[in-house]
Amino acid sequence: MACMARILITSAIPYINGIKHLGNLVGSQLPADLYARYSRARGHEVMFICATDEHGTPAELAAAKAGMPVADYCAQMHEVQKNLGAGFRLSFDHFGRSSSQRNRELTQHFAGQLAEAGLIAEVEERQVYSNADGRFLPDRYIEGTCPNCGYDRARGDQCENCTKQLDPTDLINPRSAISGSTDLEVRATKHLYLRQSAMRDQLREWILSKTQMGGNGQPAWPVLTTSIALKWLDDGDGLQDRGITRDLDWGVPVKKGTEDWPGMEGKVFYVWFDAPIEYIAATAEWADAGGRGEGAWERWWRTDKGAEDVRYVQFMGKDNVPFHTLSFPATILGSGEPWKLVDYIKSFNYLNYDGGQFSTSQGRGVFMDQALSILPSDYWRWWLLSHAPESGDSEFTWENFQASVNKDLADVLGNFVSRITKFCRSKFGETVPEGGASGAREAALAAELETRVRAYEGFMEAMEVRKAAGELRAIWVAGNEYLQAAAPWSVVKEDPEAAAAIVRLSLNLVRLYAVLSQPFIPDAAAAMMTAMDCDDWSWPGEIGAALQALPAGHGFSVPEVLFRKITDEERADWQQKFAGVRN
RNA sequence: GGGCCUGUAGCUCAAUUGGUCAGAGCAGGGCGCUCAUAACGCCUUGGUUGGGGGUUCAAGUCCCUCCGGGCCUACCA
Repeated sequence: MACMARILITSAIPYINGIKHLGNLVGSQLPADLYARYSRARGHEVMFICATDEHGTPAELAAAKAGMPVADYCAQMHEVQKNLGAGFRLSFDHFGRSSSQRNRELTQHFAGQLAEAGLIAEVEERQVYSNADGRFLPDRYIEGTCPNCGYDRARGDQCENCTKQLDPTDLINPRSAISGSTDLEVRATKHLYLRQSAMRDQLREWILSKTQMGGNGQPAWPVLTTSIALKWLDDGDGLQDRGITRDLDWGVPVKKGTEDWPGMEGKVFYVWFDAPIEYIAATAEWADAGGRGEGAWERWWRTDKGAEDVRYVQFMGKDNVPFHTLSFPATILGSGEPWKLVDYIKSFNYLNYDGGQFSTSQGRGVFMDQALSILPSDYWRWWLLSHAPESGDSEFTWENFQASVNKDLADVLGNFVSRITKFCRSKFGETVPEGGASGAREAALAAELETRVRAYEGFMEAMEVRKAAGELRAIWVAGNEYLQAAAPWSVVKEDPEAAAAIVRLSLNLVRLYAVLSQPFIPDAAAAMMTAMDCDDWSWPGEIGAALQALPAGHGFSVPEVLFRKITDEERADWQQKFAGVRN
């Protein structure tokens, strides 16, 4: 490979509370996997990290609802999410847990460093405590009547009816959203704040430097990423300090490095402080799992220990952008230690479901487990990636899904493999035929593929997901165009050797398609490669050469149908099944 | 309220710094082919780029305004 690089890839870590829907998947883990697979295919050294985000109030409540200790609940849900990730062929090098010992130590370490740098403030504040629930309540877990509009189910942070922002103490007849109890009181409590306002100029300068293409060809960040970051930096009074501790039982205990933090006993760090640190911790967990030692993970994260040449790319939905552009960088930079800072943030808009939003609470839309129960992962991967919400929110409809998948996967790609392998079997047997020579038509095909494959590479490297999918599809189409024009079924009647040359090239196309398609549809790619009785996954250099990998005499087999079509009946059935409430 | 994004053929989306940019895929129509998952290929019908105004030799592309959709607004994560 011309320039072998080391690429660190992280996907926003999914919250432990329940199974994620396709909108969550397409916004972070799936495109991250695409990029990881492509980068590996190009010969780069890749570290692809994800994890479950396990702390916070919702996890505690979900565990309580399930009647389980929160640690057990998280352990169980982690396994569920891990298995679903595997089901979608997400190729994580490690899928960690933010509740790991590694993350606990690192989070406490960062807090200690930040405190030493004078970037932590201790703030005495007053929060609502529910005696019945035995806990402090986050603002949004307090309900009451809105003093502005009279809506009786306003939340303590904002009234959903009139959108007025509220303070919990503004509510009339406040009650716990958890238990309904009105036995609430305001208690004084002390919390730590990350003084990110002190780093505002430094952060702004950094963000602004990413709004334009950098030196060494680094692309500018998506507008979505930088606009959200700048908004938070400059909106109103500017970047606000953020509380990074909570009065909860479940989480990373507040410590200053390895020392106790006087006055902070019984408190834990806020999930959004420890969650991004888990990217680092999960890499350490990976090293631990393989008995690799400290240096193995530090060379990805410590610029003083080998990470200076690492390219770090993050993937996330737009709701996660503030934490990745501001809070986490403030943590990294503020530590005063040589940790690796992100180089590129790829953010996504939302995927909507059939005219509305996917909704976890309402069970609206398709969830990861349900998706896999009705179709193999490649179908979903292809549709989701080829319709990734890059320029704006996009929409999933069953009609579009059926049409796209049937056309692209079954007709264009699957049928190509089917027609050429079956034709060869009937005329030449299940062996790459010999004889004949390639001519102008073959040269033209190679030239077109040369152009398209290079374009595909460019889109993949730029993480232009939709465009990459479009180019890949065009590469598949080129095979059908070639076959149609070459018409070996006619040629074979007068000139079997000429037909043999056409077939030989076409069978090589199947192998080439396997290599090129693998990042999008890994299972089908593997099936194609297996059918060609080959294991040469090397990325194509000069296309003419790549189309000679399978020599005359090489055995192959006709594969099962790669993609069956989705019927109208199935579509209608699923449409109805997933419209309503889950379960 | 404020901010950001978005509105391009029936559908999903493209169009470097304003200058053949009005395009692609799907759907629709016609023709061809028969190796193949009734698949494939070729040709083709669709748009005064949400409405209106402005700047410019030239505007989906910049400005203003109106209408529509979405998101964010810091204690859900």
